[in-house]
Amino acid sequence: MENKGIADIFTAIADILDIEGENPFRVRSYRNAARTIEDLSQSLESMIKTGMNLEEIPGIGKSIREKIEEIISTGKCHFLEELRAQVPAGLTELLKLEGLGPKKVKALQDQLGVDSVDRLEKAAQAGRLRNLAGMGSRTEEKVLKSIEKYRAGMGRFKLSVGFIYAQALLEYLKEVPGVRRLDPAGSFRRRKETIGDLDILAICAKGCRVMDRFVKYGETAEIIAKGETKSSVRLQCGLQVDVRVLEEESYGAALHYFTGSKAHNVAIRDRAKELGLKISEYGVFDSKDEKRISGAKEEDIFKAVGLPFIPPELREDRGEIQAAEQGKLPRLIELSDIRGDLQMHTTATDGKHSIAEMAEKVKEMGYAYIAITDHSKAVRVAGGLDEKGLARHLKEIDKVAAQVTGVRLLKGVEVDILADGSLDLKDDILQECDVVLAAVHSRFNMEEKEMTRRIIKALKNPNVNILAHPTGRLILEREAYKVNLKEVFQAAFDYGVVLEINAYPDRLDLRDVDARMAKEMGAKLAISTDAHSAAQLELMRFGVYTARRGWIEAKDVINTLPLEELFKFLR
DNA sequence: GCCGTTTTCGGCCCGACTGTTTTCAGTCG
Repeated sequence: MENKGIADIFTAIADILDIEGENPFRVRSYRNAARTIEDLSQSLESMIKTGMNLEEIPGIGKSIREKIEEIISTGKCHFLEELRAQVPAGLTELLKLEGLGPKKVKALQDQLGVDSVDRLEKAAQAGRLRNLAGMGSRTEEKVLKSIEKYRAGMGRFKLSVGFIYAQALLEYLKEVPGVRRLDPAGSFRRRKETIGDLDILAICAKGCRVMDRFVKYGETAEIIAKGETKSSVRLQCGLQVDVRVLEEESYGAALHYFTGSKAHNVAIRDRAKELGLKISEYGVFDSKDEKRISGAKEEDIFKAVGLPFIPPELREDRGEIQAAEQGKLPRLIELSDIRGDLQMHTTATDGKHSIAEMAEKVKEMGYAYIAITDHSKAVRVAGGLDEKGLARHLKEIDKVAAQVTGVRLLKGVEVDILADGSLDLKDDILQECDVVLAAVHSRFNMEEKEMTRRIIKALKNPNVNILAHPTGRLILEREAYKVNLKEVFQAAFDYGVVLEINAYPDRLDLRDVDARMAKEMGAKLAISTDAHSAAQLELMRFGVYTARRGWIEAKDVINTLPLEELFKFLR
């Protein structure tokens, strides 16, 4: 079974135990394990095969290791099946409804026999919820609304979508008289590939009407909560936005707190506790006399627990606190380190703009070089080039290059990796290229072994420089194909092939955690936009964010090199 | 259920808002 499936099993266990009123810390253990497993770069199955002790993974102890082993060897988890025998199948689904937690779900089942979303809807419509302790007619209204939203399938949003709404909202709130400072926090600030909601922090003058204005924002569909320090709305697109108003003296503590991640915060607070301190969103306090020590600046929080500043992108409790403690935090790559873009498409295949138009755009951006990398013939829908077509196209690139000053155009291609691992174009034409990207665009549903063999065979071709979007996933749309990344990264290292972090916001492929493993295995990376228009060349930042989340430094990335060094490297 | 250079037992982050309550439990982040 894939990691995702195993993580889902532990989430299901946690949900049922939660409803059953189990020790909340035991519940949390299962949830933590599920999260950890989803973040792994390697399948648990292959980890077991190579003899690794799963208990070395933080958050996985004896009990969960045994369950993983059972799931992998039998495909089932006995414990979950036992739990499911006690609890109606639809019950855990109710937890997904906003405003319903384990206690209410339990009461609904015990007292009204509600065990599914449909039955809950009927009970609420019939006005039967108000008979329960702690519930009233407002609860019924909220439940019906939650069901409607749930059915509409509102979930997470791509980071790039978050950027669009965040920018517009910040512009709007900035205009409110008395607003002194605004910062987005949360997973948006950590640049996570998807965001569940948008958190905005504010400092305001006394009497500022920021909350009144916020809930009147033009795209507000629903006001979820409105208070003096915290308000929440849902926008028409379904995105929830929270605004929090804070005092200047505690702003840093709040910024840290609301940036998260939750796991990072727990670890920081745990550490504070050991030092006799208490950290909350209001500041750093002495545990004994509750006296306030600091908290105006975000740095204060780290200083209080004896650590240097940790960049938001690293705050996932993936070892950043230990690294900070040992002075081993990476010097994360920045957008300004990028000197060129090594994947883009033109009108020769499925791009919107010509070679010259792409070149003009990157001149504005100040790049030293770009590679033009159109598709090969296997990608029919994109009008991929055959050998002859590519030969003509390479000449065209040379012609345009002769007319363009200030930026060097590299001749490239994104050649398809066919089902058997051979390449879609002959070697002699690939040799004409400065950069050859290889990529999978078909037959996604192979078995892991077959897919791994296919990709590694392609990497062995000495003409291949970069493996493009190595897992093929589309965020929120398509799962990655099954492939043993550890073996692929090893092959990439052995054959000197660079691994791409595709910056296109729907891809971000490699993922953050995968890029980190690639780096740790010694492989080099390239961050490329895969732009299909001139405007999309600006998407580079999303690739850089992903790289930063993967602990990547400028020296790990080949398109931070000056042109001459890049050439040397590619040869 | 996990974890440990104070611990192998006894901890496990902390506060705002809501709705239904007369002082708080539940949910959320």
